[in-house]
Amino acid sequence: MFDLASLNPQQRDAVAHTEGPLLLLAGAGSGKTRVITCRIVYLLETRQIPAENILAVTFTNKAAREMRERVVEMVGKKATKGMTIATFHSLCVRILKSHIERLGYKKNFSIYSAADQQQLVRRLLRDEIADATGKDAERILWQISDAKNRLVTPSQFRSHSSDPTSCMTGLIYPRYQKELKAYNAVDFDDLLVLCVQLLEQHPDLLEHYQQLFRYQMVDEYQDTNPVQYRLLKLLAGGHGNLCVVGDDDQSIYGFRGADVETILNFERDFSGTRLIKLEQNYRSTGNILQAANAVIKHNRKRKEKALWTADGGGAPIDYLICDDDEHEACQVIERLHVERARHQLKYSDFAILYRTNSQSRAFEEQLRYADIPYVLIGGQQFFDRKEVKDVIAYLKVLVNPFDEVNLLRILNYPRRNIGASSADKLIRHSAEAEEPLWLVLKDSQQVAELTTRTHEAIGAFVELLERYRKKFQQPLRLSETLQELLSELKLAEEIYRQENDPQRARRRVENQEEVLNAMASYLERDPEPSLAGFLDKVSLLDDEGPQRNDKEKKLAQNAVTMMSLHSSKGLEFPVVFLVGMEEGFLPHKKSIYETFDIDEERRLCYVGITRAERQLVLLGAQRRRKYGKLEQRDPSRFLVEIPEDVLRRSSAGQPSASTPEQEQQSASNFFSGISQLLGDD
DNA sequence: GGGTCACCAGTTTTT
DNA sequence: CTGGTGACCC
Repeated sequence: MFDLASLNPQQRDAVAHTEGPLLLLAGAGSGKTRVITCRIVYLLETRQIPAENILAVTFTNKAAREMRERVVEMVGKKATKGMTIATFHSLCVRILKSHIERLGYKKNFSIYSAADQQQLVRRLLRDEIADATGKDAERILWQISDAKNRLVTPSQFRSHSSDPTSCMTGLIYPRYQKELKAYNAVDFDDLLVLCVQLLEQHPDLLEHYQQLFRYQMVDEYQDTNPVQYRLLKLLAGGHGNLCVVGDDDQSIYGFRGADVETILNFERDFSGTRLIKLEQNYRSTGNILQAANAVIKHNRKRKEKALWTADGGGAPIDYLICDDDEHEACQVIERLHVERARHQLKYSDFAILYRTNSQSRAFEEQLRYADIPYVLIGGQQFFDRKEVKDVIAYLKVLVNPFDEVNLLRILNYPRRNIGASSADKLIRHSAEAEEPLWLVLKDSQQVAELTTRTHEAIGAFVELLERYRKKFQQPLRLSETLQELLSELKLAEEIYRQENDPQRARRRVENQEEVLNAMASYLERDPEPSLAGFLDKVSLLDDEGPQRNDKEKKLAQNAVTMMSLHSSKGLEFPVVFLVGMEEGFLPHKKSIYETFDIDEERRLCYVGITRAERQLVLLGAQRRRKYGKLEQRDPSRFLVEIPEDVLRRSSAGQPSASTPEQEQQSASNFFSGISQLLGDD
């Protein structure tokens, strides 16, 4: 239950508009999530819509989880039963699980991770060019992904003749797709592409889902790319009960195929659209909003919006000009101490935001030196670690033995005397006989040129896999079976043997054990657990973020957050340090010289500014160590777009440049910084 | 198969 | 300056 009167007039309109297309332009901090959840509750309770007819799509698992939790909080768990709140990808997995056979795949298809994809493209590429590097494979994969996001099929792909990479892509893309299908595997982008194909080729299914999802909502609509758009258009066809929520000013994923035009054209695409703007901000101070509005106003292609707040102006925005990168990091630490003491804040009230992940290093060093706990978002993902991939590879093969990339990965890991040359012979035979590798292994006698010893090794390997495939059929014993598998494989021993640093070896073994924990918690959550189901969850990266065990979680509860501007979207912090406010970083130099898309950089800046609730501190260095040598840097062009009267400049490193007033300010900062260091908290 | 050395590149990346 | 990769050699 909820009270409509607790919403502002625009929010109320949005909640009550349930029939026909609705474009909800929700500025940063305008209570968007609240509106979506209230709208769902309104549909359920006031309009008496059955839960299973409601679909809410988000981009991240986290957003989906939070939305579900909030709805459950309001109406109880029972009332939400059957409702679909999912990411694009998990929605598509669900649809494909039921109907992918119509596209010629089998039900137990594998979802290829980035690493799996890379492996495959490398192999295909090496057949073409002997000296191709991993970087080439990466670029090709990028173009394939880009093509899929734009719904360009392998046969439609035409290379721009000038670019050698795209020539290669033209060659590799069709083969890549063919191999995937032979392996009964799909990649991330395929989840969406195949779903679109499925619905376009099978009107009965399309009609079924249109009827099922009679009320649809999409969050972060400004980030939809062409495939996602097509999918929505299909699903909403007929009834047109599609409510999209987004902010064109926060469209920052252009490089992944998202196009601002999509949200700007919504009204044209869906006739009879009702447009509602949410402009009242409940997050930031007036000064922060003034700065944000002033910056974003410089973008031409946008829907006019101006954030406002009923609260006061708050503290001015600080701009600290630093000498170099190290100085910038020290300034952040110093300021952090001051603010924490002055306003009794926790470390978790602070965030350090930057344009590129490599910028985090200087801050990490200083934070560690100052003994301040921090969490770094992004960077190497848990499921990308080699030892984790090895375990997952076994599980993937157990579910889908035609998954050749992973089959090859585990064929001789741990070592079992099936070396590279034997693998080569097997692959060649498989290609010539046009028989999947797995079947060749099962009947390896047909490969004449292998030694008896190799035949025996292969036989044992096949036996092992078949034995565990049976064992894993028992859903309630998944964890025990995995435990058994790990100890039979002696993977821990293998790691200790390979790794000469015992501490690192221990960490890697622990990481493997984390897979066990992940499986145990999956078992608890899923009412109908299966090995395949576990892998789906894992593939869709449904982990809890960077900290995975209780110890790490507890630590994170009081830690400074460090992350890229991209990852910060949707979050908020009392104090935000937006660092590297320089030409070359923000806007990034690639956008200045290559893509010329300064607008997207400005939106990125806007996202950063609007993360701050009470205090925003901008920093920039005059010189920066880059590739070894010191480089002169200019302040970001976005700084001059911020009105002078909300900005307090101070050149922390050069007292001569500051006014007496600012001198006093930085002196007092310094002083409280010192007393803080002496430990008066 | 593993270890060393030289070379290269160095934006963002919800799944 | 770094980290990561690939080539080459033992």
